[in-house]
Amino acid sequence: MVEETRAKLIRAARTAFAAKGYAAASMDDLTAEAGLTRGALYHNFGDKKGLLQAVIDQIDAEMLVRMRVAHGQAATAWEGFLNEGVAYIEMSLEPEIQRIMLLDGPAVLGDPSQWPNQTACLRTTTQAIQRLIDDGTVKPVDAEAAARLINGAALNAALWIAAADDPRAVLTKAVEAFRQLAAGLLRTAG
Amino acid sequence: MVEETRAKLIRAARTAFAAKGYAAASMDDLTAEAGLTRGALYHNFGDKKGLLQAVIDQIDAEMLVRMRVAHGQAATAWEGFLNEGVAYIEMSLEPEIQRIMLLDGPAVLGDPSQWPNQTACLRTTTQAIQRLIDDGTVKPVDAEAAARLINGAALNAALWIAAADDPRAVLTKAVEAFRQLAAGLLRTAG
DNA sequence: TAAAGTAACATACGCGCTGTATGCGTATTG
DNA sequence: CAATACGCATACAGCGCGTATGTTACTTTA
Repeated sequence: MVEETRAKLIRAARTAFAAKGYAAASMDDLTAEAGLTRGALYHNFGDKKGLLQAVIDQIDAEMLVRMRVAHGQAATAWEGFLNEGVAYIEMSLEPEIQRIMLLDGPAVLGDPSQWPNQTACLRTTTQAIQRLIDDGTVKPVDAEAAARLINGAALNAALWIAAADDPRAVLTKAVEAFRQLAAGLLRTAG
Repeated sequence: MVEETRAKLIRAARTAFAAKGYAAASMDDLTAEAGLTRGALYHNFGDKKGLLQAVIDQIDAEMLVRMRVAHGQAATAWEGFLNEGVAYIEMSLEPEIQRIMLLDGPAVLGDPSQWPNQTACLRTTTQAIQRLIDDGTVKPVDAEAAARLINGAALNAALWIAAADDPRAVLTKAVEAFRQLAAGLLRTAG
């Protein structure tokens, strides 16, 4: 089964990339861990970057699901939007997401906005903001611009938290600052 | 002169890293371009990462100067703070800064907040926010947290702009959104 | 000032990793 | 049943990093 082979390689790549980083991860070790050789890898993914792309697509899809869940648990649309951001920050605490999605991914594949999958979670945020603009909750700004800034703020917060000595304490401060900052988008003064 | 040798290597590295990216830049080519060999490089910088660190320190210092200038040209402290952010966005449009400082740097050396130089421009932003809190302009949030979020927002805006088809137009939208977002920190409703 | 030591760089070597070309078994199709 | 395509393993070539080993020139010290 070809799908099973791909799945095994992606799984091994996720752990290897997360543990050692993309550059230091050897494809020989990778494939051996999955019970295969580099032949299977180049046949299915073209090259090392192709494998990274596949890993990123998978993680991105998982992140999207979790953001939707966080959004759905809120009472108002605005709170749902904030929840998405907080969820993003919390997800980025995981070493796997941080290393692959935030550090190696952009360095190897270039700016995430150019990725084929177009980072689904960014699209979700853009749509959420657009709806908030339409119903009058948020000032009439450019939705995509706002989404990217919010996204970048959350991303940097995550990197900061993960590198901190006391991640939980820093997380609290970051989330508070995030809510304050996001309030700048509100039509009614925060 | 040892300082001259270091300067030549750093200069060659800046152009090579900016053009090809850190991973694809060959040290043999690098040093040859500077009229030297890898021997000089390993003697002065230890390894390839050491050279990247030196390049980053130099660029970081240059960015700090330009942010101070932008800050100084504003009438109020709050406008000076905004100017810093806008200056950061505009600087990040330069391919050299983008590739080295925003993409390869974090991937190779880890989160910027852990760097020896501690990214001087981040410290500057933190101090600016703290002053604005002290004089009552900004809500009493954690200054470092706010600085990191602002920084991340500006960073992502820059990546977005640089990848856009019409960078100037997108820059306008990003700066506008940035001002709106930053207004969330203001004590008086924007 | 002559010998000894050291700093600054060049040269040479080994090793690991990527990418490609080739080989082998199996399934599919006419 | 022959032929072809697919999936993967094996073999090969080349490049780039890091280190160990020279080589030269400048200090230091007696």
